[in-house]
Order: sequence, then structure tokens, then C-alpha cells
Amino acid sequence: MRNVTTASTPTRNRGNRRAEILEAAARLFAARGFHGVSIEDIGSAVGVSGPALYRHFTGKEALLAEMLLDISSRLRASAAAVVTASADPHETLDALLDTQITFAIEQPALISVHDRELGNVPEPARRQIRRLQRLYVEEWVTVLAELHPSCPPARLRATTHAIFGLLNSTPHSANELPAQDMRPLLHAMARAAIDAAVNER
Amino acid sequence: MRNVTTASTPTRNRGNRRAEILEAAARLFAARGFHGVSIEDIGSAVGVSGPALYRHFTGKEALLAEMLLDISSRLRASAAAVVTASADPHETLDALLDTQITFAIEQPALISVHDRELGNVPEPARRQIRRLQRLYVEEWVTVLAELHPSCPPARLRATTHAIFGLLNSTPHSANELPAQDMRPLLHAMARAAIDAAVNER
DNA sequence: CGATAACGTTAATGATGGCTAACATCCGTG
DNA sequence: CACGGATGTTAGCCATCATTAACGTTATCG
Repeated sequence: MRNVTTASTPTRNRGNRRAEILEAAARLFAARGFHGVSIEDIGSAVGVSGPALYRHFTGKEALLAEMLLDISSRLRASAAAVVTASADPHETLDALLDTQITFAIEQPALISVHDRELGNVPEPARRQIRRLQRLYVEEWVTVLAELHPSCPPARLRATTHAIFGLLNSTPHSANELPAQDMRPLLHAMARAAIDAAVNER
Repeated sequence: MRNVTTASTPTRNRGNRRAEILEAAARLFAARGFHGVSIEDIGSAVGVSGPALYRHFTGKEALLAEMLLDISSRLRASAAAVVTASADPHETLDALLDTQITFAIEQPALISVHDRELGNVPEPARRQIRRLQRLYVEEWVTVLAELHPSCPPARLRATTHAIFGLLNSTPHSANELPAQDMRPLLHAMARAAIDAAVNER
């Protein structure tokens, strides 16, 4: 009867609540913006009311910070995994595209918040998020550079940002197309756009 | 000496102030979001302080509404002009790309606000802005449909949104590349992405 | 000159919202 | 059973903010 074994529900549903709150907050932030959403709004979205959130987060800004940190580190981690998994740059690029597309289709709210609300994150965390975002971009740029060594890095960086813009358009085209069709469409458009970017003189 | 002729400065610099305020507000809204900017912030950005804005706009929401209405009607108008000017769909598409690229490069703040803050516009104006945005998209879809009649409209719409995402990435890649290089890069990427989108089976 | 309209200013008001305090409840554990 | 920690609740505090009020100051024009 050691505590470890009996702990079928260690602290009941601690992590669940946090995740639930983060998810609801992401949806609300995406729709109305960080300052357009009140603590009370977030609370009632998960069935508790207002100040209950302070049992899980130290404040509204901390909540946002954790949200953005989670997204950017997940993106960066999956990119790093993909890059080390394959030696062929073509395959790697396809895998990078696939993970970003999956993310954009499955988590449109997080995508929106991720590139709108960085300015509202307080300073200690902001730097770290920026760092992860930069590393993520550099992961792409490195792969592109392997494919086209003659292309200047600045151009590759601009290309990468443009591709992110293309892929992250999913929050806008919301339900125009089922994910099943959207996925290959975005992949084909992105591949073609990249080829055009690096092959132009 | 009729008032018309003497009116070299009819109401002094009335329109200037309004435009100045709209421009400053756009910059601030783009950076911190509608609710993250106070009336006082906007005022001091143009050298007046706070409630002076009520001499020019009936309120904060009205200011935003006018801003978005201005953008969306300008985009829609320039698209309509381009479409009627040329008979060749290829030329038309190139012209549409050019105007959107110009806009994205010269007015990044307006672009940001345009697709983030619609939700904060009060109802009478919101519908009208949505209408203009829809018309703008349809202008693109019509041209694309002429080029590729076999492609289903929903796919063309999704393609158009993805292209907007690509072109409107300029606020993110800010100063990576000079406009002189950015412009043809975006054009080439967009053309290639469109071709890929409509040619896939 | 003197009215008046355009354009600003500062003070007050009323709402909202983030956050803290004080006070339950529930549950696993000694 | 009694304790304590995790988790909620409501009421209150204080700051911020949009908006209005009341009050100048010009400058154009009759």
C-alpha cells in the first residue's frame, strides 16, 4: 500500500483543469484578443467562476505566457525531431510541412494566439518564447539552405515566414474545405511556393 | 471673393487630423490589440491628449469601424478596377497580386488590424465590412475560376485565403528583406502556389 | 468688433476588471 | 476522527478607461 501504487488519481484531476483552462482561454483569446477577455470569461467557459483560476495560474499574463511557451516549444521540438530523423533534405522538408499543417488544422486557435499576442507576454517569458520561435524558423532555414545553398539566408527567412503565413491561413478559411482536402492542398501550394522562391534568380 | 474661391483652407486641417489619428491608431492597434490601446494612448501619439478624439470620432469603436471600412472598401475598389481594366485573366491575376502586395508592403499595420479586429466592430458596420471582404474574395475567385473552370469554387476560395496569408506575412518578416526584393519574391511564390493549387487533381 | 464654429484642455463619472481576502468543501492520510 | 492540502466561492479593493461636462482659445466672417 505504498502511496505510489494507490495513487490511481494522484491529485485527482489537477492537470485536466489546467489543460481545460488553457484550451478555453486559447479559444477566447483567438476570438476577442487578450485584453478583450476577462478572467471571469475564462472561468465561466470551463464551469468555474472567476478567481478560481488563481488556484492554477498566478495571473492572467502568466496564463498567456504558459500558453505561448507551450506552443512554441512544441513546434520547435517537433521540428527538431523531424530534422534529426531523416538525412534527406527533401524528406525533411516534407515532414516539416506535414507537422506544421497538422498543427494549423488541428489547433487554429493556438496558431492565432501564437502570432498575435506575444506583445502581451511579460518580459522574462517573452524572451524565451522569441528564442524558441527563432530556433523554429532557423530549423526551416537550415533545411532550405541544404536544398539551395546559393540562396541568401535573408531570402530563405522571408520565404519561411511567407510559408507560415500560407499554412496558418486555416483560421480564416475555417470551414471552406474539409481537413482531408485542405491538407494536401496546403502541402502542394507550399512546396510550389518554396520551389519558386529559391529558384528565381 | 466668393467663399468657394477664397477657401484655400476650407476647414483648415480637418481631414489631416482625422487621417493622422487613424494612422496612429492603426499602428497601436496592430501592436497591442484594440482593447490594449486606450483613447489616451492614441491621443498622445498624435500630440493631443485624450478626449480630444471625440471632436473627430464619436467613440473608440466608431474609430475602428471607420478604419476597417476604409481598408476593406479600398481593397475591394482596387480589385474591381483591376478586373474591369483587363480582359485577359492572366494579366488580371497578376494585377490583383500586385495591388495586394503593394498594400501588404506599404500598410502592414492596416493589414494586421484588418484581419484581427473585425470582431470588435459593432454590428451595423461589421456586416458592411464583411460584405466588402466577401466581395473582394469573390473578385479573386472569379478570376481564378476563369483560369481553371474545372476547379470547385470551395477549393478556389481556400486557395485565395491561403494566398492572402502568404502575402500578408509581411508584418512578420518585417525587415528581413528590402521591399525591392520582397515584392518579386512574394509575387513568384503566390503565382507558383496558385498554379499548384488548381492543377492538382 | 463680436459671434460662432472648430478644436483643445482638465476634472468628474460610472463600469469594468484583475487580483486578494476570507471563508467553505471535499478527500486522502496518519 | 482530525488534519491539511487542493480547489471553489463570494465580497471587496483599487486601477484603468471610455465617455461626458464645463470651460478656454483661436480665427474666420459678417
